[in-house]
Amino acid sequence: MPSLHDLSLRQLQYVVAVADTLGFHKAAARCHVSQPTLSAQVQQLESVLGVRLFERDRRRVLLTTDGEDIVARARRVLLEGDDLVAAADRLREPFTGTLRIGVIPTIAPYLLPEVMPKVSAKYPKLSLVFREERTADIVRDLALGSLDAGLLALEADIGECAHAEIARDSFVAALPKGHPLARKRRLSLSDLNDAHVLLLDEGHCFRDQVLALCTRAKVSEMTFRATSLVTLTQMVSSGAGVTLLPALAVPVENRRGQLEIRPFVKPTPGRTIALIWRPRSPSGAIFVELARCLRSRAGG
Amino acid sequence: MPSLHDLSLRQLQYVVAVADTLGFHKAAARCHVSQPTLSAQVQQLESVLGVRLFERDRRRVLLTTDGEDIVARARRVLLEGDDLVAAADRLREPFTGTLRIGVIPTIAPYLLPEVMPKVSAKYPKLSLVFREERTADIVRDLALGSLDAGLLALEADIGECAHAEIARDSFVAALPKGHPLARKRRLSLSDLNDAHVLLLDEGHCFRDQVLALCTRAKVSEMTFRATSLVTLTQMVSSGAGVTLLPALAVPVENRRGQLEIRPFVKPTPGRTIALIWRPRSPSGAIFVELARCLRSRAGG
DNA sequence: TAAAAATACTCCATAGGTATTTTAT
DNA sequence: ATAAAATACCTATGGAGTATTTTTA
Repeated sequence: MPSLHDLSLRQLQYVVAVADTLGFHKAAARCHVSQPTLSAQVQQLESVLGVRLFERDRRRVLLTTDGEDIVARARRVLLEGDDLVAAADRLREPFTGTLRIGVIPTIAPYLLPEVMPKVSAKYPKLSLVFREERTADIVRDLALGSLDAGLLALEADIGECAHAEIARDSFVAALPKGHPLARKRRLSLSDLNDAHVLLLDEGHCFRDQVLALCTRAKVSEMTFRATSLVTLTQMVSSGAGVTLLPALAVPVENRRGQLEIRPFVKPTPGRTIALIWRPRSPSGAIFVELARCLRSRAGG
Repeated sequence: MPSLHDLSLRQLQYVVAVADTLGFHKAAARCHVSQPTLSAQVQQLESVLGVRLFERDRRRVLLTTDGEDIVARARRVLLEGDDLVAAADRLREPFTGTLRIGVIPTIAPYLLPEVMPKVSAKYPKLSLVFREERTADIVRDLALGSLDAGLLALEADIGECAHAEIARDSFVAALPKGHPLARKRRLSLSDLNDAHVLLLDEGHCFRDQVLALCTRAKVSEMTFRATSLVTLTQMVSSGAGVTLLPALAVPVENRRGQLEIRPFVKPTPGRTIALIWRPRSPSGAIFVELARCLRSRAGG
């Protein structure tokens, strides 16, 4: 019967590396050790556990089903270990180091340029690396440990994460100049029932929100997929239809005044922008503080 | 900047042992190593992490606040590691070894004698160790890893656990012989409004359920606390009042027919008996199977 | 002075390296 | 023949031991 101190964290790293690369040489390179060293450790782990993790068949390595299970658990051990080390770093010197934050594309270009200078001025030794990703990828990468936090809309499915709300972001209607609906000061969602509502590309949570709001309208896919709000507003201004925009995006997207922007009557449709992170993330305290900064900037 | 392979699982075990025992000697004994060995490893870990985990003050050791955080994370790493090892054991020889299962006191004496022989006949190499505990303790010990599963009523707060339902267990009224309510074949909960409803001791989830059901009745604490359903039924049969019983307990508790048992009209109050375990427990597959056994026996 | 942790030192188990062999295409 | 993993063997780091010193109540 094997016991916990018959295995080492390094062995787990090696096994995970082999599972990732499906090759002992590549895995060894990734771990900065020689191939025999890594082979020996993997073999020893297999022998201690009494479970064959890899099929070393002709020319290629593949995971056994047992290996799938064990490797998944090894990842969890390593993730907790990384968290411990990161927590120690934070305790030693809080507000330093690098944090990787995923931001959805319908927030990133509008919120970050505004608040980033403020944050980096306040915490000069804290380096924030932002990556533009969609909600589903952010949630996945958070769980995998390849992201530290996410900046997104809470209305989507975020799994089990800690979060701090930053702002409520109302949706407004964006119409081409001279559109009949522009005569009204405020629109209701039902006003859109007769209009052509243009949608963002699939995978964006904002698209899903708009779809849910405009169940009765003639929503229409576009021939050229709108991969960003920039494309979307261009289509609108060229008269192809109308759309919704997050209020956050309006100052940027309508900076040349080419669109007619109309708010909605209450209850205003919108989204809740929040910072999320893994529960028990070593940087939880930083994120709470970071959210406070974002809130003070984005709230107004 | 420390990295993951600057620390070992053994160092984490040592640190946790010191945190548990608040003494290097006792910790060393628990880890089966000498005190200097353990001291050296703890020191090295502190130096690698750059964080002081313990205050070695006059005569006694105590955890720093930083230490609280790090030790909690160390426990998580070790728990995941234990799970990995246990998973390997299960993969090597499924349905062997020992599983520790917490059972609430209002289920244990009534369900276990019935089903245990069947289960151990079916899986002779699987040894089940049952521990009678209340719901809150079961949930806590599951998270700590000192229990593998729990057998309890789903109506209580079980945190985030995997579970498999076993049976619905209706509640019935238990009355003393000759009680006026015994004239009716079926009771409704409001019939109890005029009766003295006796309660189980605090901490039992069954007590909480009964309290929630009988908000309007004159529930009454007893001078002598009823720490079990045995005491409770004795009080009822001696005429001190009426009570509810889980149907599961009736064959045992009323085996001498000293009580009048009356069912309730629909919707019948009751509880859902289930087996719960940590998500990603290495023995999840066994528990699913075990629940199947219990279901087939308890369902009838 | 007594009890507990730290220090000093020695030892050996083993992770890691290089060189080589085996294996399968 | 070649590419990849396994084997053989050597080295050196460091985890563990015993003996001792330091510290403080």
